[in-house]
Amino acid sequence: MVDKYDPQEIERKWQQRWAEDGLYKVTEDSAKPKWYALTMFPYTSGDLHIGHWYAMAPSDVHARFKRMQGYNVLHPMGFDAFGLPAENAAISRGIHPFNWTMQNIENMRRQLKSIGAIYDWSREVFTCLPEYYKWTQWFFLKLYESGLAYRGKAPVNWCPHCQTVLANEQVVEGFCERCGAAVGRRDLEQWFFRITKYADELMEHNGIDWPERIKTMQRNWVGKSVGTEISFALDHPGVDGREIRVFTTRPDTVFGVTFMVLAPEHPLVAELTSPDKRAEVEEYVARSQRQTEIERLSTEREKDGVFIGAYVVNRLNGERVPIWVADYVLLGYGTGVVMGVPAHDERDFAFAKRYNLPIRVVVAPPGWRGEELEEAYTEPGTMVNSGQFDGLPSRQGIEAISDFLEEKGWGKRAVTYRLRDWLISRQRYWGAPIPMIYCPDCGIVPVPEEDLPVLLPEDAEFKPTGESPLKYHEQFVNTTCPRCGVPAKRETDTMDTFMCSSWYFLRYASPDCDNAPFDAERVRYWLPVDLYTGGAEHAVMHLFYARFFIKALRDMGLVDFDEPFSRLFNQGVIIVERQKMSKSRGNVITPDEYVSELGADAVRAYLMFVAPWEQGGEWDDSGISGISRWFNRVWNLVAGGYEQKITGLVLKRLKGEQIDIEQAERQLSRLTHQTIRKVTDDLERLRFNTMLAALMEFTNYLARVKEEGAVDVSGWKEAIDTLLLLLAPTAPHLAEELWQQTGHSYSIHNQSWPKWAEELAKDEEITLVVQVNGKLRDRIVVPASMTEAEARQAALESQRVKAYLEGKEVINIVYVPGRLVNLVVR
RNA sequence: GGGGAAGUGUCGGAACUGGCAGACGAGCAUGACUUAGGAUCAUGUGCCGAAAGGCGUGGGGGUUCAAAUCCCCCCUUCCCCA
Repeated sequence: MVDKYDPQEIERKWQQRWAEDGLYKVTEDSAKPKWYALTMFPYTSGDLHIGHWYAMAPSDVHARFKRMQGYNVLHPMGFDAFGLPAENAAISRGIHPFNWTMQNIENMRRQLKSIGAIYDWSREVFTCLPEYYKWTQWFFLKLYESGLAYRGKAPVNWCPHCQTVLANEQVVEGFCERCGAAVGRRDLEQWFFRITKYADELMEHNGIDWPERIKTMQRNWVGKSVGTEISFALDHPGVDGREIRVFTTRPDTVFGVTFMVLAPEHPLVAELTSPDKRAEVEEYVARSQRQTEIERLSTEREKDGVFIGAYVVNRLNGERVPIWVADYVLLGYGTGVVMGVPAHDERDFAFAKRYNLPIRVVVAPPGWRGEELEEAYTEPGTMVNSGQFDGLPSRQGIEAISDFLEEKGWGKRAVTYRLRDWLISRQRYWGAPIPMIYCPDCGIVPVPEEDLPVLLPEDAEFKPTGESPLKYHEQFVNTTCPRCGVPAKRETDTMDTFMCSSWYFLRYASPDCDNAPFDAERVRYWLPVDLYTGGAEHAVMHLFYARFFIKALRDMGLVDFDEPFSRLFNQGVIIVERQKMSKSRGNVITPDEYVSELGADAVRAYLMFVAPWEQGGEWDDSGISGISRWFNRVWNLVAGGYEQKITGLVLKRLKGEQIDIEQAERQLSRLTHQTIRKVTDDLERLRFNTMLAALMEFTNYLARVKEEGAVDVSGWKEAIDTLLLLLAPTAPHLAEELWQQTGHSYSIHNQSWPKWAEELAKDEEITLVVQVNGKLRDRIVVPASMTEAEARQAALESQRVKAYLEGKEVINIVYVPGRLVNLVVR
């Protein structure tokens, strides 16, 4: 008897061999079509859990499949290595972010290697190394030169106790995570990327195969609305402006305006508030600054606000309209002012009800007789109470009023976006320093390219408050102006880590390039990414920023494609005990123990088997043994050998049954080819679970054949070779071992993917289903070549069916070729 | 509140373009072998029924010769957005 299947042994052996031979080393090869398969690189959190495997194992299987199909496959791996947790570790445990990160990478790389993937480790990329962030900084300079980077004011979360800026995730229900103080807002000068310049193009996903869901989310993120900007007359002592401009998509409702709402941050609030309202308004504004945007916009919460004691005039009807301040209006959207039309907007309706403001119907619902509305009517209707526009359908009213406003110079058609420019400044240490210098004479001066990288100082001092050490690092901050040479100060903000991940996929093409971020030639060979896979949580931010980045680079002439990722696929989430895995819940499953016990091959296969990849599923210990058993069966099937030498057409007696050898061989060959077809098709479509089911069925069939000893050794060999080749992407170690044991030469992973012959895969016999009035009554095995007339005949002659036809008249016969006959009787 | 996805045995799931519901696996049950193992093999396993047969894909209605699949209404869960 041969040895037992010992995954630990063979996985160690082959991983070592593959590494020694550089089996998965990738070079550009113009003789082969290229395939760039990319899995989102992990953040250096410290441990690889089963969720990471769920992202990486199936994508590796697909990449291996493409490789066997003859593609030159690039399937790289690296680490997203900048970010806040490293800094928190520095503060709480006194370990430097660099060391913390590198230790985590060591551990994660070891775990990643146990997957047995085809990663070419010589192309590994870490975003936190100077060789990498030098180019992140270089891109910043290019964006600055192109006018896509600029400085502007933006609010940050500010903890008054720690005297520091907090990231959104450090603010827990309005309070500082560290000290518990109430978090306020504070305006800071910060750096932005002008992503809004590409708003329209980013809404389009031309020529790329992405899930509809993600495309919709990105379009909503851009949030384009087409409407009209309307001017309301302002006459206020001490205020220079003579108007307040409001953006609306519903100019047809302008006669229904009964109040005006300013965002609490709006500069006019302070100027317009009357003395008797000042205290109340100031308190309200202060309170609203402690709320997050999500809270402010929640429809659950009651809308509240304060009248500021000032008015504007609605030019269309000359009415005086009171101005309120309310936090359901955001400064960043539109003009930061909303015209309150309670009759035709739900939020305005709720607001008006609460403060007893008039609700005037100007778009009549069908059949409206002047009664009061129970709720806001937001649908189109007929215009009323709108002066000269009365009687118009409101859709036409939108155009008519817009025309009228433009004619009078009281407004103009406009487009606004929900999308705001990308704020990339972070008041943090552990990120790529923004390469800018502030000179007292020259102003803002970019660091010259040849001075890059601007290195993060190693001897940083981490304060318990979380304040950035860069601000107090004299050697870092103090420099000279590259233009005029006088003493100057460096920018101390670092870049958002999404900046690092916006171009890492370019770096993999030529990670060793040291005179440019990438080698243009090699990028032209590999990019764009053919298949990008990762979690749907990156549907907007990362994927959106990366697309912006590529479009900006394209316009600079640095790349020659429009979209970075040709096909996108989002895998689902692995849950444990019906909950998402998380450190705080303490339900994180680490693959290591399963790998050492059952083998990486089994873990890979099990993750793919539980559910369709896009769906995700529950990690359940008991299920994985099914995969282990299957691998054991494969092992016993193959490693046990097969010796039958059968020639010619003979009948073999086994268990008293006669087996027609020729037929058995034909059937085996048919199933072999059908399995190739099924597995290939499933892999193309990333349907790993059904692929495995097909392979299991094939295995079970082979076990029966072996027991019966019903085929010749040559037929058997073809079937076994095929099984191993089809199994190679999923269980690379097991397949390699058995490939060697069956006398083939190393390596199975350099073999071609098997091809099926349609002729051999064709069924000889089919099961014809016979229905009477749509109910299943009989199944008859018939030759696949049967004609319609023969099938009808066979159906009518079936003994079981005849009983149901007794005394009935057949009025119709439906025939579905190769499937069924339905007899319709009365 | 808006948008999206989903709901199928005890469990994970399968079912091409409307055509045999429950593939494959887990679990469970019975048996075999035994160098006792979380091993391997065999058989069974949607529900009701002794059987014939009937019922059955969240609930209700519809279209169709035929619906898990298409349409309408409702319920539930999850995700995203506001």
